[in-house]
Amino acid sequence: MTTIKDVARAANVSTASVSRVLAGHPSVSPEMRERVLAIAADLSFRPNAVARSLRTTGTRTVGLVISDLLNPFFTELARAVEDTARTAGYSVIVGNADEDPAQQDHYIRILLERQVDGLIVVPTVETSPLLREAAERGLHLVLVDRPAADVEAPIVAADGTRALDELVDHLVTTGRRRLAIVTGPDQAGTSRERLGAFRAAIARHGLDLPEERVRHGDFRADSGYAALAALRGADQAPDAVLVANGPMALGALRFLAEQPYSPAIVPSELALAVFDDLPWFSLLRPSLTAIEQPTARLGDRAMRMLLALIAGEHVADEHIPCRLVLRESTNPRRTA
Amino acid sequence: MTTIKDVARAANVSTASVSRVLAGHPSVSPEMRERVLAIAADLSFRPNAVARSLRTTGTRTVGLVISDLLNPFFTELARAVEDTARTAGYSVIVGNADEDPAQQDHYIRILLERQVDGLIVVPTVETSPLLREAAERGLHLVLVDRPAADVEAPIVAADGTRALDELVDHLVTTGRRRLAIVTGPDQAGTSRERLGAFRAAIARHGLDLPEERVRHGDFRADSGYAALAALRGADQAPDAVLVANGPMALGALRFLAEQPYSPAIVPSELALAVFDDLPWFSLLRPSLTAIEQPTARLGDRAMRMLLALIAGEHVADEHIPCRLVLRESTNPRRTA
DNA sequence: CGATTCCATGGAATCGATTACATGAATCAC
DNA sequence: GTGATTCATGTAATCGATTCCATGGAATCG
Repeated sequence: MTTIKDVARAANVSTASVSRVLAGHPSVSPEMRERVLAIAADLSFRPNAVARSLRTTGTRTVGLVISDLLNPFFTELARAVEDTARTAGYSVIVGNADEDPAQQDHYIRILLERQVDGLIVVPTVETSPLLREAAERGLHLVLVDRPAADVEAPIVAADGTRALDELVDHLVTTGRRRLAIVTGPDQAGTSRERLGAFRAAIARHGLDLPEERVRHGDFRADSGYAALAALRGADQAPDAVLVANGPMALGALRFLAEQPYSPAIVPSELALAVFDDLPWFSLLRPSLTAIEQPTARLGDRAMRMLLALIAGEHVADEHIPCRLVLRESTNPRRTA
Repeated sequence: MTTIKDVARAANVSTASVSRVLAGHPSVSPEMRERVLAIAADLSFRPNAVARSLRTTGTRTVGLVISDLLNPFFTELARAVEDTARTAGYSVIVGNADEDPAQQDHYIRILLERQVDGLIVVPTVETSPLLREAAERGLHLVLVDRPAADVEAPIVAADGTRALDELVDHLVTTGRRRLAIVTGPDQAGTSRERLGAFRAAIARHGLDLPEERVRHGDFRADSGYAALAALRGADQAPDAVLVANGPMALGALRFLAEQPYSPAIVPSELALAVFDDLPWFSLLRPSLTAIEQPTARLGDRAMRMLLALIAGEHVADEHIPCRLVLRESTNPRRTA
């Protein structure tokens, strides 16, 4: 590796001058600039970012800790974060916590040691101690999608209340009465919020949401399968189900696909809707009603918020509304 | 931030001793170890990885440059790389090149400056100059999925030849005669290989693959849509199509879904198969025949290969076979 | 024209860790 | 008991950049 010293020696100038030329400092003579640049190019010199970071404290790197890299929602989020980061001259180190607080802690530790300039975290269900500590120690931190208990940090999240209201309105006015939900773990912030909004919307129609029609999964596909099996097997099977995320919806659909005469179940016996829209939902028969989240915007806003924090500005929480996309899976039943 | 100096001062010892204790060096007295550890914990000291890396040259970080983060295939790959990396004590910086050689270059530059210990790259269609240069300069480099022109580096890729043979056999023996392919850009290594294998398999049955039944997309959804539209609109429309990756398949399916009486087209008029299997393919009606790639294994092997390179070992290319998964979309037509 | 300001440049300190080398004490062998 | 060896610890150099300060020459001013 050629260093700034090599360039300095070859150009017969001091390292200070080379550094100034490369940094675009105003007070360098044209000949100096030219000579140094020529030689740097000649030796194909690449500045060592590690050394630079040590001196300047600032790595132009942010960390992104995500709870499940295989969920397309988070992938899209990551992509948006990454895009905005690049535009601003930052790199992103991605950690996949896999819904495990211990792994989340592992990444937060690593990222702190790497001196990242800030952190964007989609917290796992249980808050990890290190996350709390990091927040208290003044690390620039932005939460996305889910709040974390006892962590003081701005958050960017989707707001599904309105879309949920619309969905419930639609279901009830088209004759559905026994609404059910497959949601995430009880402790998860998103679960609680979505469940609360869903329940409130139902109550507004004078209906209720009994416990046996609330199923808690773990946000993974298999738990969606199990939850739908349980709901369908119950005495008073629901006539409409909302599944709280994409992977669990995949599981639920698998269960339905295995049933005999499955095409008939949805939407006639059962209306189906999913919180989160995926590109292939419209290709299914019946196509799937979904609540579309502003995923890319979430990522973009989170990164911008982090940049603002790094710049020392003050930021406020942000909630971006979701949009209901009605498709065939919530069509009125044939037999009214 | 508390540094090793702070710990040393508080413990009344030298920084060298602190470093030795923390590194688990054998020759430190038990009291010393105990005292230093206690004080380090007390001040909640975290080593500065940037400083360490500067001294030791070695960042325990590898770069992963991927051509399209939104393609689930690459996401799964990334996840596998990341998993294996973490187990080995490495972090991964991910860059999304978005099929753009300029962006790929951007990331390679950044990653080199960050002094990554090695690089895993899914090359974009055109080779970028920096990639070639990096390889020549002795950077530890592993390619995945696609070869890159003029770049000397070991590669881990899926081998679809056998699965393609089986697919073509199946298509021809069930009466299909006018086979077609929607593949990637002409320059892309994967495209060429898959196209070659497909063509060879067809030739073995005494059939041919004329140019008008070879459509080149850009690996994105929209190009799949356009390609299928073109194929269907041709004079001699094909009776079987292979789409070379997931996103283009999504586009193709969108086109088909828009056609009147679309359920009838596949598989009776047209057999459809996709290179790459996605979880939702089995939920479609008709369900989609696919060639399943050993995605997670590819990522795992690539990372292990990189670790071997870093350790100074010698490595050889690796080709892992794919598996054909027959589903309804390639069923024999009703009317023989 | 002498004093002052400005500017280009170089010398050397610095960031926070690791580590080669030095040192002095303790242990060991004969 | 004396020289050799081992061991715990400290001193200081080092990694590669940035940046404060000093310096000398040129430009500017009254």
